[in-house]
Amino acid sequence: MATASRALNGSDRSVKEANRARVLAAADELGYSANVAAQAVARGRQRGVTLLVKTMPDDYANPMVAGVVEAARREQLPLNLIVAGTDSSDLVREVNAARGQRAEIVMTIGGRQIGDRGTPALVSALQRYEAEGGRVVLITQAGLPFDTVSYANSQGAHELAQAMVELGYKKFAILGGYPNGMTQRDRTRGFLDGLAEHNLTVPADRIITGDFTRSAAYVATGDLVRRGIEIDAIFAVNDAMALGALTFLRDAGIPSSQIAVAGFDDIKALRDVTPSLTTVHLPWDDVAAEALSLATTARPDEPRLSVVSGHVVVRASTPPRT
Amino acid sequence: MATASRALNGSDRSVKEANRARVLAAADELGYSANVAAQAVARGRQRGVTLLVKTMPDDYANPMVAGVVEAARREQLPLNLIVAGTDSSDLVREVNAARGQRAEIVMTIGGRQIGDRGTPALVSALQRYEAEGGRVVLITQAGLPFDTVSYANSQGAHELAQAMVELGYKKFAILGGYPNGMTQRDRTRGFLDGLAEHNLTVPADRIITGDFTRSAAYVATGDLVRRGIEIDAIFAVNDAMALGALTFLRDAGIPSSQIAVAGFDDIKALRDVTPSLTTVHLPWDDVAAEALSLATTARPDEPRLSVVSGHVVVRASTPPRT
DNA sequence: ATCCATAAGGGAAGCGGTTTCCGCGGGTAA
DNA sequence: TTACCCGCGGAAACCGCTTCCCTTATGGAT
Repeated sequence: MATASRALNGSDRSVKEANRARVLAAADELGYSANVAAQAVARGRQRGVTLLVKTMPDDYANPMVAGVVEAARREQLPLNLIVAGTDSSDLVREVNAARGQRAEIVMTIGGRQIGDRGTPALVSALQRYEAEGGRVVLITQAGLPFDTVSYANSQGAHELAQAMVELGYKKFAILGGYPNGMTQRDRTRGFLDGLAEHNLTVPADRIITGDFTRSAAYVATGDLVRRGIEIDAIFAVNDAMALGALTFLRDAGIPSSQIAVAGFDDIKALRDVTPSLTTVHLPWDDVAAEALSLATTARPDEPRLSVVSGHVVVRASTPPRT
Repeated sequence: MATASRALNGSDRSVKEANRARVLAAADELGYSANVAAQAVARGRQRGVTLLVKTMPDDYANPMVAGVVEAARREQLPLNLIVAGTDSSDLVREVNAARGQRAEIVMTIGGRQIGDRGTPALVSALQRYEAEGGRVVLITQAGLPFDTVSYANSQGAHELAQAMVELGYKKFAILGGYPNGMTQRDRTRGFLDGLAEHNLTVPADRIITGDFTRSAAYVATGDLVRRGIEIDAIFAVNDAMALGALTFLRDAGIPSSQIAVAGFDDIKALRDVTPSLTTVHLPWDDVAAEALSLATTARPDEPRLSVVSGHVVVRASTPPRT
């Protein structure tokens, strides 16, 4: 048995070639496939990365997830995608499950909420997992004591604001997503800061918070228009919401020259909409690759933070304002 | 240990309430979380469904995947998404891995290729897995000896063809996807059959096969137009391709009144494009729910086949032809 | 010819659980 | 009282591997 075990997987002990061949032949003949669970028990660890996401979209793909999947493929790391649920307690549950699985690497994607009461529980679950030898990498906002890759939300939004002001826009509304979402808040703030540099502000009643979805944005834009609020541009904190806004405006027959729309993320689907959407491009594949590289290098004493920055892409949805 | 084990998970043996409470309290204090791998070894089976997909899209979400994820959540079944790769040998590898995992249910999404040399290997891997007590459900074309849910590709395309003829279209091109893909072939055939009932045909040079992607469709449509082929409508075998075609036509300034486009699937993202796309709606959530229900009911002697049918949705991309 | 390092095989002890089986105590029926 | 059954705790076997450790064989250096 010992020899067979050594022959069938990369052990550091060598097996005489003849025996290895015999083992392999027998395994093949018997259709043997290792019981991974038993391996995990014996080894005390399950190879691969467990990717925890909150939801599985049914409309637009999440480019980060796609990026991580692809990066893991390249590294030949088994990838195990778990859709946890939106609550932070769901996340805790899944982290514990991963701990029970003795997973090698746990990676989470998804923003945190400000003042989420579940955060301490999540942190301690992750710390416990780490204490038992796991590696954790967060793709989200900085601030938790783990290796993190995040992206320049506030800077990107800031630059977008600049760009839009230069295009001649003055009266903005903001579709801000969940009021407590950190990503949304950073983007909103960055945008407001960018405007502030040009002495522009956005009245509170034009900063709409709520659901973080395309449909919610559609409805919210409708409200905005119906309330007769005078605006010349809408900034949505992500592309999915921007598309919702765009579609509402189109359905209502309002052209971009009257109300422009800009988003954030530069998801692939933007290629297929009209007008093409102005947005902040983020290099999602880099984010994913960076996350994996953090995960596969030795853990440093201090948690590392890697920030990936984006850049503004001006397209047809924000024509120059004459 | 025995008592603890019985207290911590649903065993059929009862534990005195006082002891159960003590066990739970201790577990809580110690931050105990069961080693799932060890459980899998001891029980000989790992609860939950392993969902095998070929790829993870980075543009439009796969509604089937979203549906299965959601359905599994509802059933409280742990769901484990594995992105295998496009080759059928990749699928075999992952089936064997699932076998090694002693996974309870394996579900695969994704079309088969006609005459794929890997199919026998896949079938035997799945059979072996089933022989060891696993349940397999395929979401794909019928024809393999396993419980299968498939959707009415050919019927839907047939009806779409009817509808388009009624709208006044006569000269079609077809973006047919992979030449050997069964889904694509069924849809193409169904469409041609529908046309045939009205004595219409599509010359071979207007049935374009190739990549199954949005980008490939964009390029292919360009070729079609450049070759100066006279058509009044394009049928793409899925929505992603249809969107590629649509976007090309828009970029080229060709309106729907000149060349119409129809797709297949009715993915959510269609809401956000202009013109809105005519397509065949498929109830993806039903497909997913059906698959899960096949998986969780006792296995019958004969493999079951459940066919979900769709219906045509006419939208702006195929205006009535005057 | 002797010694020692090294390669390689194999027995057996885990890994962390589950489950069978045995035994004990107490309640119920005769 | 006595016999029997049932509920429940705990010892130990077992799940399918990995790996430690012991042993033997081999070959080069002295």
